[in-house]
Amino acid sequence: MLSLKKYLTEGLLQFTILLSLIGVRVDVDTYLTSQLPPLREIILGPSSAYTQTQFHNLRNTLDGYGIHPKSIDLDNYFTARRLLSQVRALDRFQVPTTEVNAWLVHRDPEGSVSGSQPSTGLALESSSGLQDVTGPDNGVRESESEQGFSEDLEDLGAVAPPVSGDLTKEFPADISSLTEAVPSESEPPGLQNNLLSPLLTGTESPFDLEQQWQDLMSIMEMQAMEVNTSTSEILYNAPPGDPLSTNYSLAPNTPINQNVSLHQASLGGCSQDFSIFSPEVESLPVASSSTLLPLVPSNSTSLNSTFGSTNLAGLFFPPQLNGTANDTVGPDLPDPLGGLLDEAMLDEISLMDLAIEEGFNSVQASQLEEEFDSDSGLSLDSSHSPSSLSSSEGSSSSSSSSSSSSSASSSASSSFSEEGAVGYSSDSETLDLEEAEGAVGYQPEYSKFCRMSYQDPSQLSCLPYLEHVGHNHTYNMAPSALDSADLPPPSTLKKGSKEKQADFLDKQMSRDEHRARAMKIPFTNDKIINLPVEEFNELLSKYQLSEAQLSLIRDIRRRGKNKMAAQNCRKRKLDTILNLERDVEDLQRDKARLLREKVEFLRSLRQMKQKVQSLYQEVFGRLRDENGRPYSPSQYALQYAGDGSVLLIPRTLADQQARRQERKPKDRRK
DNA sequence: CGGGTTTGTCATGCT
DNA sequence: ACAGCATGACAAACC
Repeated sequence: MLSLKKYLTEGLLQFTILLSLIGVRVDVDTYLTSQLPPLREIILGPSSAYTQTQFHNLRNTLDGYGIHPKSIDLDNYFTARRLLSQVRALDRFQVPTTEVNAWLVHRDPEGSVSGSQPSTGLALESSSGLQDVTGPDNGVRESESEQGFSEDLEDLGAVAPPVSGDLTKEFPADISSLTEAVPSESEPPGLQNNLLSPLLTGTESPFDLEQQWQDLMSIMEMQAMEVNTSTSEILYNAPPGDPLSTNYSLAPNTPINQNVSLHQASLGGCSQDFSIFSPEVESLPVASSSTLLPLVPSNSTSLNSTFGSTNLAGLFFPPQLNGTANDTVGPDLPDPLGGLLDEAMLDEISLMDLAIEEGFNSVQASQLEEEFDSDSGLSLDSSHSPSSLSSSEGSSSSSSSSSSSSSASSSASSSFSEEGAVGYSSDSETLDLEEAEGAVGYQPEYSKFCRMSYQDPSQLSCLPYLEHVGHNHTYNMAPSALDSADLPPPSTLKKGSKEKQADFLDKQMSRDEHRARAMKIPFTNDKIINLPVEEFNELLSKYQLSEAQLSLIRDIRRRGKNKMAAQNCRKRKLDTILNLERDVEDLQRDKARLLREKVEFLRSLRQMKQKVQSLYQEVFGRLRDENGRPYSPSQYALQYAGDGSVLLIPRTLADQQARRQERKPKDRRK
C-alpha cells in the first residue's frame, strides 16, 4: 500500500505539474503509450529526473549533453529516436509508387484497336515530344508502363473485342493523337495542337516529377478513402476479373450514336482507385448510350511528365477549351474534381491558413489539431530526455541542457556538502542557557562554517529558480557567531543581557548545536555530521561518552544528514519542475512546427488537385469524335478504370457509379 | 494577523 | 542490522 501510495502521489504530482504547466492540451496518453521513456517514467514510475541520487558520485557526471545522467539508457534513447522519426513520418502521406501514363489510341476502320502494339497504332505522330520529356529518370517507369500497357491491350483483346469491334465498325477512325489534342497553354483553346508538348517541357520543371505525381496519387488515394465522393470503386464492384470487361459488359451492345473516335488516353499502371475523372453531374442530360469507351493506352506518353511540367501552373483552370466546339465543352464543364476539392479539405486548408495568419499560438494550434485529425502523436516528441534530442532541428534543446544544469548543480552540491556540513547550534528550548554557555569541547579547527552548496550566494546566483530565496533562516551558526557566543564571560553579563545573548544564540545556533553544547559534546556538529562513518566511529572511540551523549551525537548526525537530504530533495523537485517546463515549451514548439508543415502540405495538395482538374479539362476538351467534334461534357465524362486506363463513359453511367460510391464508403466507415 | 515561503525535522521506505 | 538516502508531512520561522 505504501508503495502504491507513493506511486500514485508521485505520479499525480507530476501529472498535475505537467498539466498546470501546459496551457494547451497535451495528450498524455500518447506519451504513456509511446515508448518514449522519460515522461512515462516521470508520470508513472521512478523519474529519471526525480530519482534518488548518489550525490557523492554526481561530481563525475556528464556535462549534461545527450543523455540524462540519471537515466543512461541507450536502448530507450535510440528506440525513442527511431519511434519519434516514425511517428513524424506519419504526418506525411505514404505515397504509393504508382504512376500514370497517358495513352493515345485511335481506331482504324478495320475494327481493331490500333495501337495494340505500342510502337504501331498507338504511336503518336508527335510522340517524340512525349518521349523527350520522359527523361532518363523515367526510363524504368516507362518500361513498366509499357508493360502495363501491353497487359491492358491484352485485356482489351481478350475481353473487349466485340466492343471494340462494334466501335470500330461503327466509327470511322479519327486518328488524332492525344498530343495533337492538347494545346499548349498559350494557344487559343481548341486548336489542334500538341496536347502534351506544353505539358512536357520538363526542362522547366522545378519539381521532382515523380514526387509530384506521387503526391497526386496520394491525394487521389486519400480522397477515395476519406472523402468518398469519388466513384472510384465502381470498377471494384465487378466480379473478379478484368475490370475492363466488366465495364464493357455494362453496355455491351449499346451503340454510341456518334463515331467516337477516341484519342484516348489512359493512365496505365495505376492500380489505385482512380476515378477522379468521374464527374459528379447528376442533372445532365442523359445520353441514351451507356457505352463505355475504353481509352486504349498508347505508348510511352507519360502523365508523369505532364504533371511535372511547370506549365501546369499556368493551366489552373484554363480558359475554355475547345473553342471550336461550341456545343460542348464550355464553362459548364463539370468539375471532375468535385470530390477531391471537397469542402472538408478546403475547410482544413482554410483553418490552417487562419492559424498561420494568427500566428499559431498554442491554444489555436491545439484546437486546429483537434479539428483535423488525430496524428497528434507527433507531439510525441517528448523532449524530456535523450529522446528529445532526436527532435530534429533546433528544438532539441531541453533535456540535455536541463540535465546538464541538474547534474552540474547536483555535483556541486555534493562537493560542497562533503567539504563541510551545516552548522548546528543547541536547542535553546531544551537546554539551560547557562549550561550551554559553559559547555566545552569545541575545537576551533572544526568550527568553520559550512553551508550547503545552494545556500552559497554565489551558487544561488547561478540558479535562477533560487534567486527568490531571500529568507534568512540563520539556524546555521557563523564562525563569528560561535566565537562571540563564547567570548562574553557569563559572569560579566547581567540577566537581561544574558537573555538577549540567549536570543541571539538561539538565532545563530541550530537546535542541535545547542544540544551538543548542553551535552558537552567534545567535537563539532560539522564533524559529527560529515565525517565518514569509519572516521566518525573512530572519533567516538577516542572519547568517553555517556549514553546520552552518544545518542545525541547519533541524532545530530542523522538530522544533519537528513537536513542535507531534504535540501537536495527540494532542489531536485525544482529541477524536475523546470525540466517539465522546458519540455512543455519544446513540445509546443514542435507542435507548432508540425502544424505549419501540415498547412504547407495541404496547400500543395490543393495545388495538385487544381492541376488534376486542369488536366482533366485539357484532355477532355481535346477529345474528338469521328467527326472531329468535341464531346459534350454533359454527356460524357472521363473515368479512370481500376487497371489504370481511362474511359470515356456516358455521364449517366458515371452518375450511377458515383451514387453507388457515395453509399458504399459510408457503410465502410462504420 | 493571515497567508505564502523556506527550512528543519520526523517517519518511513528503500538500498 | 546498520548507515544512509529519498521523500512526504508537519511545524516553526520568516516575510
